[in-house]
Amino acid sequence: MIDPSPRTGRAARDSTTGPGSRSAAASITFPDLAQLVRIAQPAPPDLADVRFAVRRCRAGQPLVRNGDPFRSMYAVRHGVFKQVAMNAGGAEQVVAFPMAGDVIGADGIDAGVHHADITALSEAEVAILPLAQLNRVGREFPGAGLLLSRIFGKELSRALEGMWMLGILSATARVALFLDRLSARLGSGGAPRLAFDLPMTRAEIASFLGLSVETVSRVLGALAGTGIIEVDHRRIVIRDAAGLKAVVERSETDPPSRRTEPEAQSRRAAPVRKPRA
Amino acid sequence: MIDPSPRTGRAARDSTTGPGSRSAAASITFPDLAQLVRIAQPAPPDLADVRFAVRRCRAGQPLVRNGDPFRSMYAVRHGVFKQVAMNAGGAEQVVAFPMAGDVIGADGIDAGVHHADITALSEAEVAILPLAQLNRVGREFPGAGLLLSRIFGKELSRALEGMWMLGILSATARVALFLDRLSARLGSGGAPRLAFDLPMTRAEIASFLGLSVETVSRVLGALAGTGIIEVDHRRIVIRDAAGLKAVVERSETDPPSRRTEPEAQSRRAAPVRKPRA
DNA sequence: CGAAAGGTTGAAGTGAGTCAATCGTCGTGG
DNA sequence: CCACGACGATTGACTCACTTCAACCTTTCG
Repeated sequence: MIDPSPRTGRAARDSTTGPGSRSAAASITFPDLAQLVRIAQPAPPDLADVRFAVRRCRAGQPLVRNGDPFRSMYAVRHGVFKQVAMNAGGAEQVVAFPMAGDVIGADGIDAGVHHADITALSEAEVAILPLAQLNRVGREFPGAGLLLSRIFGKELSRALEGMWMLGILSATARVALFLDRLSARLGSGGAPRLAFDLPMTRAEIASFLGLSVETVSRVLGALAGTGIIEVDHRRIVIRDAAGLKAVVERSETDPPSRRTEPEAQSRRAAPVRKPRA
Repeated sequence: MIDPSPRTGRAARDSTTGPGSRSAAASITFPDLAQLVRIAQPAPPDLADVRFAVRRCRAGQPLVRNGDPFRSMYAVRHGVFKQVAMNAGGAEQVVAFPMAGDVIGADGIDAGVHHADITALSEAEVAILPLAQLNRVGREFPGAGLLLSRIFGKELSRALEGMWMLGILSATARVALFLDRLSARLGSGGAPRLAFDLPMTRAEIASFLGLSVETVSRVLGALAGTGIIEVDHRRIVIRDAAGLKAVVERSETDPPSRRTEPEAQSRRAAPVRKPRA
């Protein structure tokens, strides 16, 4: 249903994803990988010899497709992907937006096939981590075993947080949390990025958050109305990061209603939303 | 505190069994573990010597508490747990009901602390899998590395399915899917169990499904009204497994509305909701 | 016994979805 | 060139699925 159709047109649409073409020769060393997954401890010197191939994806190009046999995982170097889980009935949902520092493709390690589409939303580059190679490395170097565990642990934590978000939070809080997390992940060195362009469409956000496009649009408008953020198309500027977090925490404790005090400030917010130059 | 009464009296050879109070002596061998996670390939004979301690929990007893330092994972031998994820604000949600065949506690391997409560809902028994020991085993026996990966992969798949469920399905479909999956997991040898007692309260189901207790109760009543299931307190009997799956698939394609055909096949539906005129 | 907890049911309110119209930006082709 | 459609996004009006509030029943247990 979602046809990416980037500015490149429908030109590049090779389905087979041929082996040789896009996998460049080794240029990622193990220490790079360690950094990608944010492991502080330095890798053993010998590991510098372990190299991983990289692969580039253009916007809209799939990295893995639902049903593909599982062979390797991928460490994102830069760019953003969307991970779309599917069910037999054909219903699909965006379950993650992997980006730099994330490792993807761990799903399907059990079943042997991926059960998700992973598609680049922008120009992107990943390091290919063949499972066999990872296992060999893990066997030879004790520290690497933990590394692999952490990769999984991180994926798992993210998925659980996603469940929590979908199960507990209101639409407003979901969008606020989404922006907050995106801001944190796009930043570097622990500092969040307060101004950025959304790499994904409203529809993709809506799918990820379990909402409708209209609701996402309205909530963004409402948040902009309170002055917490600025929205212009895909451009987001976070003006009040604390306020953004407060929106999330508010609905944490009261799912929808139960007001202890009149609290008039929320609903009747000034419809002053038109910075639209 | 509870008499372990292990079938085999032999003590652990390599006892990292920890603070002996709750950890009984080894009675789980590696082949057992392999079976637990449903790996078909037989383990190398030497691995039969690797033993894991077991731990019992009474109903209501916590296995892991939020904030506990991460030391090991647990393979459930029998019994059912609930895994409750929490957030800083104190909001909590049931994110899983681990039971026999599941491995839990992989969350927090990244952060080093568990960020969930895991509590027994019934008399339960787990095998303790200390990470250090697993890594050692994995290093010595090539096959075991994959095993660990699969454990994680399975956990991950389950979490992603949870997200999908919460993001896409209607209340009715969630309950139906929940029963369907529970039925499948409680069964043995691939055959679902069609009659069982729910190990958890309505409130726990509601939290897991992102619904209110009242809605869960009403949906169960409605499903019973159609004859698909029978409900008596915690007793569930699935009378029409195919019909149960159909309920899920119906809402997969039409989230709420958009029916392509007049929907003649729904059996003698109870007046749960009036069909749109 | 009486309180507490789990569960069911009814009535009323609302948050978010659906439906639908409009606008802006592309990319394509007459 | 601009019309044309396709897509993304916004906004309004209406609707409904689910929540909330509330009463009540049952079982359990101190």
